[in-house]
Amino acid sequence: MSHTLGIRQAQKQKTRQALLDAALGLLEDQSLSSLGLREVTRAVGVAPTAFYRHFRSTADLGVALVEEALGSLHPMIEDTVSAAGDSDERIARAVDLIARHVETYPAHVRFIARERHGGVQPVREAIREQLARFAEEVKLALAEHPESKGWSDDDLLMLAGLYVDHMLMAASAFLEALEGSDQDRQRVACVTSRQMRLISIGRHNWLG
Amino acid sequence: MSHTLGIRQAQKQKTRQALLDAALGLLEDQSLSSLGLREVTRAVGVAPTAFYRHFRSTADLGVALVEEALGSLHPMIEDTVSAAGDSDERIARAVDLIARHVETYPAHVRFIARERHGGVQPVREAIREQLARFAEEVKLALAEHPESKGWSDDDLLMLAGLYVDHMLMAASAFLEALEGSDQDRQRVACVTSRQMRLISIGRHNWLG
DNA sequence: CCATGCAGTTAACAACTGTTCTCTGTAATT
DNA sequence: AATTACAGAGAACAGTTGTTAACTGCATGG
Repeated sequence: MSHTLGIRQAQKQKTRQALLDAALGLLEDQSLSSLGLREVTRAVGVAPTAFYRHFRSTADLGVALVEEALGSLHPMIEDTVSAAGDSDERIARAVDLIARHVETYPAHVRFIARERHGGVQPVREAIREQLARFAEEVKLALAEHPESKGWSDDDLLMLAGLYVDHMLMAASAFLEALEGSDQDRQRVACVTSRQMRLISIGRHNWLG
Repeated sequence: MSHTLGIRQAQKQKTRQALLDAALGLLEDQSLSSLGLREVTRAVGVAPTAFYRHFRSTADLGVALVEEALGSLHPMIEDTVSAAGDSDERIARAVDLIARHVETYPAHVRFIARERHGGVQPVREAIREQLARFAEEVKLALAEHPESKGWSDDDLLMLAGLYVDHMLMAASAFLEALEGSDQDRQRVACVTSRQMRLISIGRHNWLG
């Protein structure tokens, strides 16, 4: 039960991570379905056959990338939607968090936006599953709000889905604006905030 | 000024269309960035070199597909959003139109959803441009509504963008449900309707 | 301390890719 | 009727791809 990985396993995970990183880099201007196994190993500097020690195929690598890109995002989602303050404060906080995340992990965001409807079925399914988990978590957090009095579980999930979809839209918009001017990014933030505010207003008047 | 194309030009456009159709079929389970020129010509039954008579590259073909998939959609958008009736009627009509369109042109819808954030820059740009035109048209139609009294041009465009994005989301959801049961499709229709209603409610209380 | 396991290497395979050049048949032009 | 333009065919190019097999070196467990 040694929790310190042996030299052997450590080296393995290191090259595995190198393969993931290289793939993420190469996916900046192509889709996963055109990513070649040799292309990845060449970028890392290992033999093509070494790839099979870590992944069955590039699709398999894609699924692993989904985990890496979305798996660590749950706590952030959680405390964004369940934060204190009124709606406008929460929206401002959420938009800022999204913008910051896109700046920090642009390749991850690009990968998810690109492969969500991409040409590799297992990867699409993995993303769909993770986003469904997000929606479920957002639903639970929303249920804690006093504004959710009288809302059915189904309606809450519908609203949560709307939020999740829009979060991704906003992330993609920020990504497009990443290579633009500061003004571009600020305009995206402004539009996104107003759109979320409109949804929020719709929420408050849902059963009014 | 003969408006009847000569035999020569007619034959050319016929093979051109065959290339486009074959490509659209092949793109059912891959992305444009992995679509090979030879793959397309093989599916049509012409020599690989014939491809160059019609397109510079597969990216160029992709741009042509964007025109085909979105270019003919403007009138439908127009009369959906500017139709008579109250909000709920308009929403029901819009959702039904989207569902019907996805059933009629599933490959087109899949292509747009896939390549909107795909790996081929010129195609992404072409889609972005068309969607921006949609948003502008929706904005103009919304401005005609009496509910838009007091709305700024900027806010109307923000709302129009929200509608367009959500229309695409809905189309993609319908597409996923296409191979599912009737019940799946009906559930997508139901959720989409409620989400659009929520946005509509947000609209009516925007400056309240 | 030795035997085993296994990450990574090397070499080779048939198949595939985009692109260039040359050629052919025929519709369109003069 | 003769000439031109041009869609498409055919062959060849160097380079790429995924996958298999047999190998090497070294960390690990007995």
